Amino acid sequence: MQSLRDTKPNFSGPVQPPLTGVPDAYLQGNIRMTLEDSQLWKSFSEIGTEMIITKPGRRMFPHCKISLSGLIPCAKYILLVDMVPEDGFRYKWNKEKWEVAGKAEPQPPCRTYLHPDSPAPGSHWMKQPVSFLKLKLTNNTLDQHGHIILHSMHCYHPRFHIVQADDLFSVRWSVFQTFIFPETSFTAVTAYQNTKITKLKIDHNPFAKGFRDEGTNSKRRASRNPACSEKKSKKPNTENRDTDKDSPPDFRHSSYDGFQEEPADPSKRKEGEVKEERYSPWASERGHAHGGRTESPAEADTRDMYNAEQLVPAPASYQPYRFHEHGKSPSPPSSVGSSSGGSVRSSFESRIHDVATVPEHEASKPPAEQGPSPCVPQPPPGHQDYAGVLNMAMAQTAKPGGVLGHHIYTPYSAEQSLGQWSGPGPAQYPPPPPPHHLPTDYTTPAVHHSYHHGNVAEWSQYPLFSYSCW
DNA sequence: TCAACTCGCACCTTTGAACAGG
DNA sequence: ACCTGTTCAAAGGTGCGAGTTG
Repeated sequence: MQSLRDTKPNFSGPVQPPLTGVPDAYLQGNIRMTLEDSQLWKSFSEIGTEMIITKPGRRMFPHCKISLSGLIPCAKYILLVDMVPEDGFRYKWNKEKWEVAGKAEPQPPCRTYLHPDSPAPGSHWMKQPVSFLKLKLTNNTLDQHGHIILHSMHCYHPRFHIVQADDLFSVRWSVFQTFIFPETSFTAVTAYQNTKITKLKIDHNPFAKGFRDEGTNSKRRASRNPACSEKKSKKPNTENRDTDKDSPPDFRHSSYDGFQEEPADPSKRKEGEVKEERYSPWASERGHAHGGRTESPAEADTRDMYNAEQLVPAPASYQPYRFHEHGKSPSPPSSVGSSSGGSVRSSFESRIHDVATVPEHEASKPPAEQGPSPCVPQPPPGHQDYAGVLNMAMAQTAKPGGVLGHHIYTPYSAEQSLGQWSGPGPAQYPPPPPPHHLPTDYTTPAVHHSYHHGNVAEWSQYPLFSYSCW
């Protein structure tokens, strides 16, 4: 495994040759990110995690909570999260499983959620688990609250970025590292499709306590079981509802703990699976776009969709990561309970001790998870990589003046203290169609192009910020 | 016709202000 | 005056189920 670290100038100006290998000792620090409540996440992932998205915004559950180590105590860091499309498909729930229902819809305005504590010294981030409890997902492309906008029936996975920077302005030129936890992939939905997921949510989410079987809400329950199961023909799996016991005892009540920010419990955390990435979008681009893609036509389409706007040179080095990504995908819902889930888990755990490296195991991961799954559609390898994502981002940056989302600065500099990088400003996320201020946004970054940072180990255009704008 | 989506509801937890006591 | 603990109401998060939309 290698440490994937990247310094990226969030600049999408003219492509420049990547500075290969210039390892930066400073950057070589072993930053480690651990997903809290990984067992809970896994239990959802094995079934096929679904996250409700609503117009006003809905929190995630399980929510993203991570632990960090290896940071420089006195150095300031900014922690961000964004959602990356898992693939280029739209799904539909049919007969107890997810099926591809066509190509993905055009990406909604991409936003990055900035942890409210950012920027904060490494000591702050390391002293206790960092929760993204307040992060909300929405399907409202006109959202003015800075929530992360997703498409329903599409599969995504959160991506965590740790950036060493004193403030948002320096982020662009800062070193950042990205971590991905395969078990956090999910399908965005406006209503739960898989009753097993519903049950898991109810069992673990304290806010849904009233829906628990053992709950006191007999009234609601009484009316719900009979009618519900019949009416919703698409949710025949009502058995789970009553068999409260299907959830593993381990996490039966762990959710609440999660809310409490309980002390890190090793048993609940997962480190190894963490994939640290060094984004070299160029590489990815290239590797992807030109790399052997043997995927289905549909897949190709997807990629084209993302690649269409920009093709950039890149070191081939990145490619492997993408494959890793692929392998890492959570087990498909369809494979619930299948052995694949277990294998995935074990493989990650084997790497628990080396977070700073790229999970090679991913590559070796059995492609078995392919069943139609929201998060892991049949497609196989190479398919799950982030090429699409990166491409998309790149594409954005490629736009005239291209670059990153700069409005992020607005909120920041303004009254808002980085709370939601993505978006608060009404003006920042204007209706998708006619992005009036886009020009402004794009030009801003262009100003700082080129050399951002001296200790760049690799020149990367990873468009982290481009995600915050569209 | 039907899948996807929206909305209002009841139930629940969380949060923070107000207050009392040491 | 300050700190701590308790109480309570408001705010907000849930999934459900009926209705709406395309």
